[in-house]
Amino acid sequence: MKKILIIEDTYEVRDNIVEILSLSNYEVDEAENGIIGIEKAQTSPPDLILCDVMMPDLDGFGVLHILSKKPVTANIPFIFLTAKSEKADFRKGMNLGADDYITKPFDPHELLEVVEMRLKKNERKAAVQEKKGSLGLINESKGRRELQELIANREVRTFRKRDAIYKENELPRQLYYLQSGKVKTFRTNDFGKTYITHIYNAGDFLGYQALIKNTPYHESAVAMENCRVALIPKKDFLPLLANSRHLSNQFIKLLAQNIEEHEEQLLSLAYSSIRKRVAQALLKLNEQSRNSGQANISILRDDFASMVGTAKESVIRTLAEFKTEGLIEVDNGLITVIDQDKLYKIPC
Amino acid sequence: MKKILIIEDTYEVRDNIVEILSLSNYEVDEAENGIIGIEKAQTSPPDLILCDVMMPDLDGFGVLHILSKKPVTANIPFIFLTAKSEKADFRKGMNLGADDYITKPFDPHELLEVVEMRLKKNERKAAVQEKKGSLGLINESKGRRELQELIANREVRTFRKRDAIYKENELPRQLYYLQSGKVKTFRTNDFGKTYITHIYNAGDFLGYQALIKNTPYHESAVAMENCRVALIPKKDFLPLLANSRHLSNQFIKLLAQNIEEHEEQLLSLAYSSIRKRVAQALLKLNEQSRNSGQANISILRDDFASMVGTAKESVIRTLAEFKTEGLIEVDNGLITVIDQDKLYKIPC
DNA sequence: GTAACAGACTGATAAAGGTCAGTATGATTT
DNA sequence: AAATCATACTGACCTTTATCAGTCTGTTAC
Repeated sequence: MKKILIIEDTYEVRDNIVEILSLSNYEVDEAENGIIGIEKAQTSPPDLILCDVMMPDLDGFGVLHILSKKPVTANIPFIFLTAKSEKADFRKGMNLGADDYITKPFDPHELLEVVEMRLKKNERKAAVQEKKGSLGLINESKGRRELQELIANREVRTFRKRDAIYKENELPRQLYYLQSGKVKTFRTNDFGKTYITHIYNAGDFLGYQALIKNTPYHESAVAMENCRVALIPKKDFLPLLANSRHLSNQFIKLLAQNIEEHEEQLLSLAYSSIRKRVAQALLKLNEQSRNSGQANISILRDDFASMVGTAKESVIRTLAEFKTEGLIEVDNGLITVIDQDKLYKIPC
Repeated sequence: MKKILIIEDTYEVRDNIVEILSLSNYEVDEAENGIIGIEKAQTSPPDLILCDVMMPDLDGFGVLHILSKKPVTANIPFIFLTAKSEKADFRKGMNLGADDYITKPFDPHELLEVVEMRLKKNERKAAVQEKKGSLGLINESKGRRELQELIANREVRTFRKRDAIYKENELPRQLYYLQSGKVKTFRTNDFGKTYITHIYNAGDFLGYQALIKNTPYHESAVAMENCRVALIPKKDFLPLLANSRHLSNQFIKLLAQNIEEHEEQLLSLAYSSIRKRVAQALLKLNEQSRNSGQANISILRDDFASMVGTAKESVIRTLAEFKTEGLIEVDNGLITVIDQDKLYKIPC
């Protein structure tokens, strides 16, 4: 039974669609806004998503943009619902990678046809990729399905701000899938200084590195805000990783991406001024905030310093500079990026 | 037909063994010292290695130590030949991971029996691992065989010191396997400063990262000395990687190891003094030199600085300090580490 | 309602290390 | 054989940034 997620803020429309799809024997999940939609998609990924374009706070484009960045949700067929058949909207959506477009009002028949077609097409796509078997293009649909099965029906644990999820030197017992919230992983040197190696957001996996190498953690993971985390036991994950080409390809890509990012950081840490590094960190944090539907950046100055690899005071001073230069605004500790472009262009 | 590599410096013994094994229908390869033995093992990996313990320059323990560090040669059954049945030698060899021990003189029968037994045992091991299928313990023998097949009979190209193997922004066309020599990969920032992300030695693969992600190189690779490099075309590597669990597991481990190292570097780059970073780099370089059978470190000060992420002058000054403190010796640019322990313990 | 605390921020100071300019020496080219 | 170049190394100077000490403000605990 295929599961379909509907993201739509007006109750009537949503209810109407639910009825149509339920009658046709689909399992239906609903969300009344973009943020909840993303959360539901990441917590229990559907086979297809129907999403309204115009919504308050986070619109449909934002939802698509965010979901297409996480491996678990990246390849779910995505169909936009739109009130008027605006050509510009249509293009924008399709360019973002939407699979189809339905204009309201629609008749039930039309809706069902489009949904069925997209589901079928996605299956065909998986079958074709199955044959091809070249990495990179390989079988993302099938890999995605395996990822989805991996995270389905797991024990979910909640962590509160500042709770440790795992600690350095512990042995890994499970893979973690972050359903909501924010987690930092960091290393500590002999003198107690800390460097944040990663900030994870909803939809990310964490702890796979030690699990794969079967060694103790070399880093600690701590919740930066309240989190919901699905636990995937080692004994479920490792055999699947070893036996599934699709899953291992997904993780190979994840690892390669990590290396890429770390090498970039190394270069920057070696030769960029603090000004530059703070600017880069701001851009990264801003991106991550927007990807969680937040307009401004909320981070402890201590954590910021550990990301940049410097002293807290230096970060604060640099932020003050940026503020007077009009690149950012700071309100009660919350940072809002004003001039992305200038931040990006900071030299040295 | 199984291939056996004999590493033994006295001609008579070597010739004797070659004859015995050839008559029993083994393909035999021979090396008259440790260095050549390593090179041959890495260039065309055998199914089993017979290695003398006492040899000039690089003894049998050294050979085993080095070969067990590279994925291609790590799981080849390794048998020591020793003149006297010294108990201490026996223990040392077995602790290093040798599979068996033969004391000279031996009779042909004994030799053949041991060789056959080890070959059989290794096949059984592969079969057992095949069933188990858990990552980490999985099927290293089979993965190794696939690695060996991957590098067998490839076009080999030679690069001279300072030749570029690939450059930033080029599209990857093949995987490189370094048969001999030393290669650095580095990134360059907008202001022309360079950070060395990796130094590769004989037995290492390079360029897999961009290949896996199917993106242009983000780094350049340049020969640090004359090199022999086997080329594995993309079209051979990628499908195999996508389809072989064993191979992809090998590369997953390689990638995870890389991340581990880079995160360590990030922490150090962020908070360690140049003194500390230079000391760490020295230890790393020393390790790599010893793994190639060289007693001292040969590296351009510019390259050293790019490894440490600092100015050349600062590196030189720090080296001068270490010299006066008796931690290293410098002779005509060549660095010899004297006091590993003190270097390791340098604070901050 | 007050005490204790955590977090953001500021000022003064010192040290680390980058930059520039230059010397010495051995290798390579002409 | 002279000229050019590459590389290792030194000295003087100045910028960046770490450190320490302290203020201010909002939050939490009792």
